[in-house]
Amino acid sequence: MKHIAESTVRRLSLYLRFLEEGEARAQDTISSGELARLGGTTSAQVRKDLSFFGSFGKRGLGYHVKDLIEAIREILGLDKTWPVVIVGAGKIGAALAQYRGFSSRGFRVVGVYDRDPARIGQRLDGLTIRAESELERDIAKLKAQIAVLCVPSEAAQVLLDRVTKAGIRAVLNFAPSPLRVPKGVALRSVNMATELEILTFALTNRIEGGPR
Amino acid sequence: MKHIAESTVRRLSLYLRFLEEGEARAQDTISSGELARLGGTTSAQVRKDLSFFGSFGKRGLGYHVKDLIEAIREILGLDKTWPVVIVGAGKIGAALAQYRGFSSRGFRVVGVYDRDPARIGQRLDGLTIRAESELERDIAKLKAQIAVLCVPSEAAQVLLDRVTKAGIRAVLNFAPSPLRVPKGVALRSVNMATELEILTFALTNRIEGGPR
DNA sequence: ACTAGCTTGTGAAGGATTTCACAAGCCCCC
DNA sequence: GGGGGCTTGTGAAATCCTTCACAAGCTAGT
Ligand SMILES: NC(=O)c1ccc[n+]([C@@H]2O[C@H](COP(=O)([O-])OP(=O)(O)OC[C@H]3O[C@@H](n4cnc5c(N)ncnc54)[C@H](O)[C@@H]3O)[C@@H](O)[C@H]2O)c1
Ligand SMILES: NC(=O)c1ccc[n+]([C@@H]2O[C@H](COP(=O)([O-])OP(=O)(O)OC[C@H]3O[C@@H](n4cnc5c(N)ncnc54)[C@H](O)[C@@H]3O)[C@@H](O)[C@H]2O)c1
Repeated sequence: MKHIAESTVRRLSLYLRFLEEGEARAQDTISSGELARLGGTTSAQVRKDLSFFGSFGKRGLGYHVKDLIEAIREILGLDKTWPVVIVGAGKIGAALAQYRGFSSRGFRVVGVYDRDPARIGQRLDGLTIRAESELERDIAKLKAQIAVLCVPSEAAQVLLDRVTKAGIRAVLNFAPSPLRVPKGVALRSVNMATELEILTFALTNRIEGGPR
Repeated sequence: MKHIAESTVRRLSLYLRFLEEGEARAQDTISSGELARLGGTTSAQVRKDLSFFGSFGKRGLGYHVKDLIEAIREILGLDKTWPVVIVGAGKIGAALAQYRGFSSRGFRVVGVYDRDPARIGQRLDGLTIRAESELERDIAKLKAQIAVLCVPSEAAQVLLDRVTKAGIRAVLNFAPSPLRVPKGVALRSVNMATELEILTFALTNRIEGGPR
């Protein structure tokens, strides 16, 4: 397959959300124009995004909502359930562990880990926080391929190395430090300070030529 | 000024972090090559990014760390303190309100708001959770221009409309729903499910031609 | 003061992504 | 069964972003 741009994947995820809302409203078909309007893009963009993966619509009609949902789920790999481990049960780790937006989307948090003896054993929704020393064994046992890192910056690289050695193949990182991943492991980092700084940049440099 | 790509702003934020680390290690100068290595990009990219805003280096030497820190801070608008209000004191709102990565970077959380009477009055670090009915008055009084939305999807658009009417000019949104902003207001949304889905896409479609 | 050795700043080239624009296909109605 | 009205899928064009490559400038050492 040709290389797919990240922006395309991001938009597919967005389309999927709109389609699911449409399905909930018993909507039968949807046009690229409507998806575009919802997603703040253009109909040509929507069609191009989909065209990388096949041809899912009917000319004159649009896309069948249920079919397109199924197609995008399969493209994104959401046609299965992904076990996820969360490393670090601090403020953000705990919030994510209890976040229902994950479970409703094919992700199942199967383990939450911390080093702090005071936290180990505490319950978070249906999960008990476990000792980080159990990480390797659990990852193997649960066949988890995705880890979410919510530990302090200093610990992030070490934990990343450990979980990838144990079999993790994709990492979502919240620590604001750059990480190195072994080849074959996917990594994404969410840096909230950077997000705010993109906003202050916009506020600061908007003197002329109004923003988007 | 010419239009600046978001990717450039994002990298500037990253360079700033490395520069600050360099400063902490008493490093005097740094070359575009070193910044590039740290940031996982190329030296030409670093120089191009900076060149949009001026010329900050010395040929043969590199960049003076302290000077470049100051320059990038000014470019990003970090040479002042930004009062920020957090709307929604649930799991993620509370985590962000207590996040030290913001305060250390020129952002000061000046108010946390919720609708739930059980939460109003509770303390979060040094802050008391306030009633959302106080939002408009406080935004005006505190001259806050940035709001972080941590409320359920259904409430997000309503709250966004309210805070922008009250004077907010930039919004960081964590609800996974598309929002409309009035012209002149900057919006960024962080969608954690999408981040995970970009990872599952990578895991699913990596059969041939290894990832990144 | 001159040279060797780096490193910057930047046009130009190259590559990637988005937008344009239109032929082709499908539905529905007459 | 044919025509009007939409909408898709997609090459080609346009735009945006990154990489190349090199002249110019600075430092340090002699
Ligand atoms: N709180 C936020 O809103 C927020 C926002 C963005 C990013 N972050 C980042 O997320 C990370 C966590 O932040 P937080 O606010 O939740 O901090 P926190 O201190 O509340 O939580 C960190 C947790 O990690 C645990 N930990 C430390 N070392 C560990 C190890 N080796 N193995 C397992 N667990 C370990 C600690 O015991 C603690 O429970 C930090 O890197 C922070 O910069 C936090
Ligand atoms: N928890 C997470 O890790 C996480 C991750 C990503 C995104 N999100 C999103 O962030 C938002 C909040 O999630 P959460 O997990 O913190 O939920 P939560 O239920 O813990 O918190 C939501 C809070 O918003 C408050 N609220 C509701 N309506 C309000 C209003 N009109 N004015 C002021 N406050 C109001 C509620 O009282 C509650 O305290 C949701 O949109 C969620 O999808 C959460």
